[in-house]
Amino acid sequence: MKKVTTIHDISARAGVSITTVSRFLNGNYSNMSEKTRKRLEHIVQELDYHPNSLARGLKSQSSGIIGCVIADMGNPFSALLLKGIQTVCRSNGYKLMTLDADNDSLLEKEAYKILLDTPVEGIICNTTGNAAQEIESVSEKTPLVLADRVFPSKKEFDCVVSDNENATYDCLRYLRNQGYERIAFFSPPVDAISTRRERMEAFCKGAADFFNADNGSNVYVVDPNSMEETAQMLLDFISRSPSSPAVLFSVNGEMTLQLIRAAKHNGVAFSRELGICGFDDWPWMEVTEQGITSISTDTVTMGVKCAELLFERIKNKNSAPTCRIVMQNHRTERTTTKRF
Amino acid sequence: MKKVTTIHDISARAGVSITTVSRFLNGNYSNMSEKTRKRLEHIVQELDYHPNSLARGLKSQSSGIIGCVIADMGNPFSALLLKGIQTVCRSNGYKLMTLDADNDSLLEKEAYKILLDTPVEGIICNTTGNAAQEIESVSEKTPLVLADRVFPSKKEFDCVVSDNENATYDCLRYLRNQGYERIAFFSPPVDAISTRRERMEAFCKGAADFFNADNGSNVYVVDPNSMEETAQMLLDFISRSPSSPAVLFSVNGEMTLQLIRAAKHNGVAFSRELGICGFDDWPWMEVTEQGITSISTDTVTMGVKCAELLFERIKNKNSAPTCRIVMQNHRTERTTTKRF
DNA sequence: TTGTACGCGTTATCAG
DNA sequence: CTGATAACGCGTACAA
Repeated sequence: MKKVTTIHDISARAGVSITTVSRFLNGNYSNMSEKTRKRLEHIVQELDYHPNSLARGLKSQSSGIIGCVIADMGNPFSALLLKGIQTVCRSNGYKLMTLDADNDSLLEKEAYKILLDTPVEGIICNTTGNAAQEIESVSEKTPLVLADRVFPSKKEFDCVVSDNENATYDCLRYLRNQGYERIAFFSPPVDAISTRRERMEAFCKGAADFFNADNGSNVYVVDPNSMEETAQMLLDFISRSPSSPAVLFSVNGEMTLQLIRAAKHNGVAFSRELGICGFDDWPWMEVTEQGITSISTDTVTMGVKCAELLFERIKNKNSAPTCRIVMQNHRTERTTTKRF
Repeated sequence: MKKVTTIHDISARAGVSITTVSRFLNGNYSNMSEKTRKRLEHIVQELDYHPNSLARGLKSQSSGIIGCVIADMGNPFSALLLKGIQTVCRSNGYKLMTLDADNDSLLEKEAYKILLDTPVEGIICNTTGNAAQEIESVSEKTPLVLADRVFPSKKEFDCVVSDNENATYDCLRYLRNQGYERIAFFSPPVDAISTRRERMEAFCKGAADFFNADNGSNVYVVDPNSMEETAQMLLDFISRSPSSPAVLFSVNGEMTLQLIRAAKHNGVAFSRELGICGFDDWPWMEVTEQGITSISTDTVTMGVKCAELLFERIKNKNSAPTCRIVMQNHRTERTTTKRF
């Protein structure tokens, strides 16, 4: 491409020093003749000059870039989270560098390295859960906020999460009151993903309290790529006591979809005798016949809060106590529209 | 936060010159004593030193950053496109800076300015359609690839698009053969969005050829935020000739969802007499009762191709003729599962 | 009102 | 094998 035009080119063209140009670029018109200003205005336009942020950042020791590590970029959740983050970055004059960990903790770790190298002025991470040490280390060097997912650590982190435990527990009470007598939890491998773990644990508690289920017996962990396996477990659960109303509790939207898919392919119909309920309220859930009761929080807002918290840290350089923002989950109650 | 450690800190600590440190960092071990190397290895570890990419970029005149402007970050399409782009960026050792235009051409224009300032080494844009001049100008300074959407211009651009026209036209033939006698096109405002325009025009052609519809009479442009309006138009179409089998053709996934929602809220049932079909094949479409026939292309792959094309340009600095990659759309044929 | 000169952290060209 | 030193593009004391 064309050679990059610099502040020197402008100064040469205008017959003034680079200092004057720099002043002009930074809107420092206080000590500048009207003539010079007009002149520079014109030339900058003409040459379509763009000051180099890299150089600027090097000088000012601030890149104006926020980094964001996303566990799985393909998930609709990620797009919404990023939208929220983006909005706040824009209004603060910051740019956003996003890295996808692709559900791989190795890639996640690499991502932190890349962001530190850049260097970014702050990091928002939606972790895979298996990069605790790196995150701890990174947070020593750069303001950092955890988004949606946390992990056990001696250190405390700024974070924005949702109240998975209460929402799950309350939902189980609700489901019991709806008349369901049996319940099962479905999830992809829980791994170190805090949201899944919290939901699972609250489920076990709620199942024990409201459904007299012995711990763990109704927890199904399935390979998200194998519909056969999901179907098998689904059928297993159903067959156990076919006469009492049962409900499936899904750990997230993808799992919910998988369950519906498995049911459909095996001729299992949702009805008053078999309900489905789970985390995430995706737009399509409103229109399906299954009547998915969903638990969710506003993801865009979560992104906004993450970014706001981060900028709080960046701007105030404060060492205020770590801040844990807990967003409420909202339950959308639905029942099957199927006619009998 | 802590003061940033620089190459100087390392050199001081190691008692060698910064040159040696730089050599070490760049894996230039050819002329270096084993001892020095070990020593530096240790110190870099100990101080957890990260070379500053800004400074590096300033020197090498390359930021290692790719820019990406996305029309609407909240759309699931965007997440998938970005995932594809990300993957290729990573394997090429580049970082990705993503900006959301939020469906606003003003924000889109700002985004280009920001990316040029950064400066990025290349740009992928999924345009709102109303930033033609800016994109033309940007493409003079930086390699640029259009993703999914194009716009009329004297200049030709590298781009990756899908064959909206053929897919639409062929689909209309298919629908006619399925026995539908009437068809209507539903879309949010077409504006300058090429995908919508192409689909609409092909629809009109197909409607004329296969459905004897006079041009435009069956094109409904609706406010995506008003379900009432959508419902009104839906009912209008249905009522016109209730006895002949009709099918709705939706310009994209969001519109499809909106149509289903409107139908549901108004007691309109999809059946053999009323079908629905449209662009985008989102996972949930497989499990709905409506039997949505969908037209789609692999979005992640589209992202991959965009990025590959861009890197081709960046690496070869070639002025080869502009390249237009057209991805095939695939039709997934479904019919309602509703029982009568 | 404007200009000179230095430094930000790095790489690369020389010279030792 | 190693080290000064000059860039890269910009901002800013300090000087004029």
